[in-house]
Amino acid sequence: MTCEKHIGWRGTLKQCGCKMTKPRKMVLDYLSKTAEHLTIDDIYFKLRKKGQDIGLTTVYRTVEILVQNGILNKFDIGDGKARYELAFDTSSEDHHHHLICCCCGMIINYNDFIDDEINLLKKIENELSKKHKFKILNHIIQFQGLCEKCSKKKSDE
Amino acid sequence: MTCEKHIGWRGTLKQCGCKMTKPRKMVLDYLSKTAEHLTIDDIYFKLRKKGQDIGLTTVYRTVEILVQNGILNKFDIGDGKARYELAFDTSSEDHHHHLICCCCGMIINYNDFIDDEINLLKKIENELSKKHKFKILNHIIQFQGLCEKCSKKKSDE
DNA sequence: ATCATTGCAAAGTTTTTGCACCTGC
DNA sequence: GCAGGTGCAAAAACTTTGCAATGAT
Repeated sequence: MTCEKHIGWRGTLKQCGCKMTKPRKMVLDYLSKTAEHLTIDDIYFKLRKKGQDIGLTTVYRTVEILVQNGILNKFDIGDGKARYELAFDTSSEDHHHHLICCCCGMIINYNDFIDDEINLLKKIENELSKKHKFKILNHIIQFQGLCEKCSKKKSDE
Repeated sequence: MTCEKHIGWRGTLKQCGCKMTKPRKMVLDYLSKTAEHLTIDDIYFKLRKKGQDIGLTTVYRTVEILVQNGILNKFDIGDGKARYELAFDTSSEDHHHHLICCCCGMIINYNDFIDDEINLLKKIENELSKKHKFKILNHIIQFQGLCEKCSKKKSDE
């Protein structure tokens, strides 16, 4: 991967006025190859395991830059740890939302009805940005509930 | 307020098999009277200021019970602190979602297009719960962006 | 050469746990 | 009376900050 490679859909890191360093390359490289919903710890330990030397602080700082530039999305599934995933344009095939199991924390990505959803969201965004003079940059949609396993577990009790 | 009073829409605390104690009354009483998006600290200090004696740990534990029973919604606006608000049935007038300013953290409630939204959500919920055998209990919709003040501040720079 | 970036250690926050005491039912 | 609830203190978990050394352009 070169420094110029697009990470996510909003641009390169260079465009953000950032230097491309070894640690940043490691983080970007890893993130661009995974579809998971990673915590800072996930990223840090994954890289260490691969033998790549990086400090925890640097992971925090690199990820923060990527969020500020719209390259990563930050969200919380309810366990108090920040999670990150590549941001995709709403028109992209990869754009999706999450089903989250309240019980075990499992995350399912879905992109059914994305077209209907996008239409409604556009309508809402238009209206709300006028009404509240609010510049909308991103949206988060989460469904919370129980996955199959946890449902069974609960009914067995 | 009596112990039996409905807090939110899903029932009473007694129905959850919990004892109604003084600290729990304080928390419930406060929450049922406010429409804010409170952190644990907010609740704790607000009660202390009113002269009501309660421990921080108890606030954590009480709020957790209320979340587990669908009486409170828990969410994160991106600052790493859990926030809580009364949960409302999707058919309720008070059901709403949030516009969140990434810059100053301000939250605007909105309930425009709730009817369109509910229709789409029902469709999605139906489909997804079949497809993924997932029991959907709640949903979170957040728009992230810049409020009027922060937009101005940024363009002045 | 310069200024951004790194990574350690230390500190700051938020949340959870252990445990002796207390309280609603 | 007794199971469940409380609150303190301590610990754990997550994140940020200070600073000297390093590295990219």
